[in-house]
Amino acid sequence: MATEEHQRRERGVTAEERIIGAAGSAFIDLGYDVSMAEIARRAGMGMSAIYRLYPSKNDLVTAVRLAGMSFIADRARQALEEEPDGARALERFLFACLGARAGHMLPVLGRRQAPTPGLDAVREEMHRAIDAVAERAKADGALRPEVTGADLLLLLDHLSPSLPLDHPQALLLQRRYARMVLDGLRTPAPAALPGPAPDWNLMKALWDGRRNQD
Amino acid sequence: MATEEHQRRERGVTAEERIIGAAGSAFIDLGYDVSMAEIARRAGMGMSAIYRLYPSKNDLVTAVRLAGMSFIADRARQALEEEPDGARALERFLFACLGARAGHMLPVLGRRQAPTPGLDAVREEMHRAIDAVAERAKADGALRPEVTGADLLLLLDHLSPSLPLDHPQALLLQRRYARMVLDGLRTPAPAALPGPAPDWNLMKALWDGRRNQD
Amino acid sequence: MATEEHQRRERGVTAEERIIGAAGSAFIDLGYDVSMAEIARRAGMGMSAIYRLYPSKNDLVTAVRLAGMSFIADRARQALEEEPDGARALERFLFACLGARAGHMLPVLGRRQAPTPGLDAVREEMHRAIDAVAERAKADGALRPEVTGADLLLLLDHLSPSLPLDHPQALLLQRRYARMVLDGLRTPAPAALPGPAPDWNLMKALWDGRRNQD
Amino acid sequence: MATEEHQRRERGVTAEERIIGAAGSAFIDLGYDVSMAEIARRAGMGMSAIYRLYPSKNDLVTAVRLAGMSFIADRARQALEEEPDGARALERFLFACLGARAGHMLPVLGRRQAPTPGLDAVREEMHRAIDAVAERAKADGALRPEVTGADLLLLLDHLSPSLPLDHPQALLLQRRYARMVLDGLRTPAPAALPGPAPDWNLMKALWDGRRNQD
DNA sequence: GATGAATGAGTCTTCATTCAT
DNA sequence: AATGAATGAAGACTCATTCAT
Repeated sequence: MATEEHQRRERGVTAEERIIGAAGSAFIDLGYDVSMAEIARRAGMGMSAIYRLYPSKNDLVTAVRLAGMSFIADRARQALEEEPDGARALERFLFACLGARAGHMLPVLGRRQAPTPGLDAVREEMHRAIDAVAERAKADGALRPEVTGADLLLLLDHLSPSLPLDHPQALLLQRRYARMVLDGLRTPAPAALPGPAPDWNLMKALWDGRRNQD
Repeated sequence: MATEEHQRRERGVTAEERIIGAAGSAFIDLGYDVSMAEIARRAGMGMSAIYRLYPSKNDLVTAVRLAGMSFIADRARQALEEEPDGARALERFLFACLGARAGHMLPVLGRRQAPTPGLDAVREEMHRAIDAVAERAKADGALRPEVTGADLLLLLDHLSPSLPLDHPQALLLQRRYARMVLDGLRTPAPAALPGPAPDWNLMKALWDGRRNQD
Repeated sequence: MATEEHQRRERGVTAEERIIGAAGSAFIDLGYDVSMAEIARRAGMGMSAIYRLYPSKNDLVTAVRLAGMSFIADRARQALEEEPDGARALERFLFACLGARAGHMLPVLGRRQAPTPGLDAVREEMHRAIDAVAERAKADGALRPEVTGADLLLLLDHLSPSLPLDHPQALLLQRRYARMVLDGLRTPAPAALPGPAPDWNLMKALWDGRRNQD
Repeated sequence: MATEEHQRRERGVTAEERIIGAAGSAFIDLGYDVSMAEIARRAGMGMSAIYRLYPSKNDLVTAVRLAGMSFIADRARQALEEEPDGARALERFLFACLGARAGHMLPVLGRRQAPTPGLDAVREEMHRAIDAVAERAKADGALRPEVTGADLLLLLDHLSPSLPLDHPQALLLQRRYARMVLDGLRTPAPAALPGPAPDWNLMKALWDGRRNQD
């Protein structure tokens, strides 16, 4: 503990935070198939230091997703607290998440992974927070009634670019498409939405497929 | 020629078509890092049979992208020919492309790759065809004036799910989000779009980055 | 036979000769690990045409060695016939063989191979011819008595450069060392060395060629 | 440092030395196209242990050549230090190098390779050392004036047998030809040839070894 | 008889994971 | 607790050899 204290003072973050941060940015920059060596390099430590905290690469991926879900839940709660208007809360939530991904902090989505007890708990928390944002937005007429919280998360996933983000204009493009989608979500709907609304159980089914990583 | 005829009758497709189809579906299902062995398995032939037609995996990826761009251009031209109304032509084009991706034929987007002469030619063709769709849609008031053809392609990319498509409801979700976006694109725009409109040169810059496949 | 006649008239050589020639030059240029495809390319025919005459690559190597031994025996006999003086016959024999190797016709030496009945017969013939050259040279006082015919062949092997022969000065160097050796073999004493002396820059040029490994 | 000390005591050599030695002997025995697996087997370690020190096979070849050039330069300097007579220094240098090759330490020559900064430096050093041997030998009348240092190295290459060295008489043959060449190089005249004369049976034994092609 | 396509074993190389220090 | 070295299991790619035409 003295060691952790010392380290926290020296670098300002714990080893866990350094690892999760390094892994997250590496996953976004180079895909889920980055080598553990590259992650260790970014974290500024040896690979084995990572392996003691996360016994396998899969465990590390799980931890990163978990941190990402926590991040999303935090942003949803924060948006609700600080923005009384439903439309503005929704907007703030979406842009905060997109910006975080741009800032290499949110490689949560887009890959299936076997379900995990720890992961389920955080997922529930995230679901509740996003649902709250959706409800407030609907109450204020900023969201079509048939749009669900799961919809919001899937849209967030769709808005996360598959193209790398290091081009200077990539961020502006992301905001551009977020705006288009927000326009499409607004209450006076020009056309009825096809298909049934997704709920969180469908989300779980989509994510917890057979395959693990690749 | 007799040989080719016979083979086409027997299996219904040429070896090239079988390979491109197998590689395309494998890329969509499992990502660009599928093994050549898996692609060969799906194509029903040995790996070396693929290697004589496409000397490296990169060449195969290029060929698949090229086929995908051709496919997109064809759908754009077809939509214009068969749908006189701009709004319906746009809709038909988008849904045709999304459906093809669902049908494992369109892993065109999402990965950078070094530019290639052959690829550039097909890309130009695709650009012209999509621009024509965009112009017709604008003329008919079905598209905001500030939306470009490059916008349409990037949106198509965003709508292509990073989650695998083998869940029965995944297709319905995709149509659901396509509808949301189409609503957002319609002329009487509720809010101004942020950021500059992308043109095809920006697209090339995003795609032709330094990294090839990683 | 009509076919062979026709082919001989058309190209001037039989298929066997084309194959042996192509394989020999390929072995000298690129080593014994050239691909059969390259040999077929040089022979101007498909690989399977080679495989019917020589059922395995090993058989082809054996045939090339056999042709090389025949060539050496011919040169020894020819030297004896045309040069009555033992010293000049020896010289002519050595230089003829070295020149043939330079002309990509003699990759006989330098690799082990399982013994073969056909090969043994030709080998005997070659042995006799070289021994005759050695005896004539000794009789004329141009060779130390303790030097054998086997010595001559091994020296020929040693004089065959492991460095590729495509540098313009490589041939001159070869004659230079042949002369040094002949001086060492002569009963009384030396003569002037032919060819320019190499310097380190030439050495670099010889070593730093295009090819890396094989 | 304690670690290195320990390992040196335990196995007598560092990992680098084990690898270079194993690779050198493998290159001499089986050619430059030995598999990395065979080299690893000889070095008594896994292939990946080699790959971290030498990231590619080419790098390993370069390192072996570099070690060989260092070895030659050392022998040249040593010969000059310990043998005041030019004739004996030259002889000692040549025989030391030939013996080292017999001892599987000198696969320096005979294959082209792309130039490398590190390699060039060691090459220069070797050049200077060999030139010094040549000059001393000329000053003592043991070398024709027109013979250069580069001549000596090329002769060393020619004397290095393309036939594998594992036959018990191969070493004696090598000394036999070295003596012939030294006789040819000497200003006045010959000396007696060492070693027994080979006969055709020995030749067969040399050629008909176990291996076929590679 | 001759060709081009196809195959399976083998080679170099990488990487998640473990072990000695 | 932390590191650097080591390993074994893949993966991309090649090539001698065979088969259908």
